[in-house]
Amino acid sequence: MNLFRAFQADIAEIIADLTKSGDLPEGLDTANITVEPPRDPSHGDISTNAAMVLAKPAGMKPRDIATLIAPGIEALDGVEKVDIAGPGFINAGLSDAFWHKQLVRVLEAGTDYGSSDLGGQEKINVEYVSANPTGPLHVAHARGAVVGDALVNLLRKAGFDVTSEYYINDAGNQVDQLARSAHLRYREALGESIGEVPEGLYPGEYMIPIGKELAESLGDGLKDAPEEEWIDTFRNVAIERLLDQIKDDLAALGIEQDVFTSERDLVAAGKVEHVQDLLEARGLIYRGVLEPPKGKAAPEDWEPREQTLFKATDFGDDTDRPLKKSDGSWTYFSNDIANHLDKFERGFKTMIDVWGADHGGYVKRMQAAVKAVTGGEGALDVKLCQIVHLKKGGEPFRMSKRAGNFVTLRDLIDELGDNGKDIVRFIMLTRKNDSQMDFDLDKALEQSRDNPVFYVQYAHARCHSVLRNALDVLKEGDMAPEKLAGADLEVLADPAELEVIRMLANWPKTVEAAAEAHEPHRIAFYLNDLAALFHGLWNKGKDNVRLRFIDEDDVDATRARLALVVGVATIIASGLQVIGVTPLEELR
RNA sequence: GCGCUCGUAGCUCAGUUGGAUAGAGCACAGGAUUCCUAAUCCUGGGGUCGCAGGUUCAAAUCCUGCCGGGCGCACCA
Repeated sequence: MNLFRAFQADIAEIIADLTKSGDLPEGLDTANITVEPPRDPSHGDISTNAAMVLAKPAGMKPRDIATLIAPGIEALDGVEKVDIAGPGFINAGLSDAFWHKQLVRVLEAGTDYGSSDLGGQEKINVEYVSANPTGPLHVAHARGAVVGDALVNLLRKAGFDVTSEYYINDAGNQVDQLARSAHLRYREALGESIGEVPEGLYPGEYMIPIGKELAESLGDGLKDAPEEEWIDTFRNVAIERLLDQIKDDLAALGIEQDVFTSERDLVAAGKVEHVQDLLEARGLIYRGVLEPPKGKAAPEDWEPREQTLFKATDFGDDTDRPLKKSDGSWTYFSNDIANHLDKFERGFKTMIDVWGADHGGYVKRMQAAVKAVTGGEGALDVKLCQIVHLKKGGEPFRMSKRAGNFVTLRDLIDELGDNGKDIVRFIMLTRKNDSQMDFDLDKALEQSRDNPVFYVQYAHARCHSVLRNALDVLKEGDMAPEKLAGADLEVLADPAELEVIRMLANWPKTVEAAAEAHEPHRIAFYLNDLAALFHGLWNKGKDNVRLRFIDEDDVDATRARLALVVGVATIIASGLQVIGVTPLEELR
């Protein structure tokens, strides 16, 4: 339980009592009351806006309400002093003992500390990556992959029942071009000289082994055969191989998604007709002609055309959207509606998609479609990931190992060495998903304050270094968290020590807030802050011997401080776990 | 032209869903190591939160209108 929520519940009770006694009017809405750690530590440990929120509906002055509430707060367990400040904030200072108890909870719970039942095991579907199976993953996919995967971990920690999903775009023109590319490489494998790969086909070298495999397994009989005789086979094989490769690349990032949904299968199963029926039944489909987009770049070949349209404007979109192409086949949009309807019918009311920012224009229509097709019961949140500019030593980083002139995800990880996966994962979360990011390969490898991956890992390693050194004073068994939880923590009275504990106690709140906002980057920022506090405390031991973690002459004090060190290591490890980064115990 | 998104210290970015005197890092100027990893830390200057209105006890945060950057704008995926 997030301790701020606990106080919030206490305060709600105090207000209920005041209502009962007639000091406050009935029917006050307490929903907007918040309990937070104040920004300014001189304002105490926790702060509530209750008096100000209630002032208007109660028809009373904030300070008068605060005066009524304050005694109740003062009587709460752990509260040492209460004062009313500013426009009506009620600030409470908590006792050292209260914070010591929080540290004990960390030690008892281990990395489960911060796990929450906020989600009540509600089912959530998170779809991410979903790259076309027409080539290896590249850097642009990496950010979405990390954001999505961290979000999955985060939501699970916050008590949601999460399914991670990949939507395979294996229908449509692009995979036909893929099949043709495979056929070209097949002919090449049979000794034919293919020359330049024609425009529109996939020129990448990764198609060569697929061509070879097809030549070996099928012989040369399909060399000059008409397309309809081979295209299905070639498409299937190529997709399967490339999908395997994509899964391998994702595995290299530590990602293994639960469900892979095939667009082709959805179509074959009639799910798109199902969408059509639903929309038809609700009167949301009509035949009509769309206006050309206004402004400068009206398409050259634009002509008024009657098509099958979905009334997206009824659900907040700017214009109605086509469901069928002029040849009568479904649009990508229709298929994707089927994808989301299918998720809904599998029990997911909350769906999250992680997309590249270049798909930003599709958010409204997809959300409109989800609303329409689920009768308003389903909700789609879309996280857009802005582009990543790869740099090396400040210069743009290009790598054209393969034809295609893009840096693959694999290249990126390899370039960063043994910890490539961890580095990529952490760096990708050092910006909000929707702001652009520079990723400098040199900086990411630097061992300095500049590099947040290192900085946080170093704090964790430092904790373990202290524990190793403490072996001179304590036996290893005595340093187990459950043993340290029993230590007398009263010596932890320095403001710097208490500040670290407060930060640890903030972890559950951080997890819940990040999960509610669907913002995994907050975890990375929290870790950076915690690491900074710990490094600070460590250095204070230089000036002030009493703050040093290990004191050969005072075993009890050492135990108390090691409790704090283990607490820090535990929370850092817990946070890194959410991000999907392996905590290191030694850097060297 | 329309929509989405962003605009916060010289630079790169946070900002607890509307809270108190807006915070970090880098850079800049000083300082800390007989002692648990100085791979770190401490101190200091630095701001019209793009601009102008509005909403209210309270706005960087919400609303409106401008300005500027990015992305996208019938049947491609």
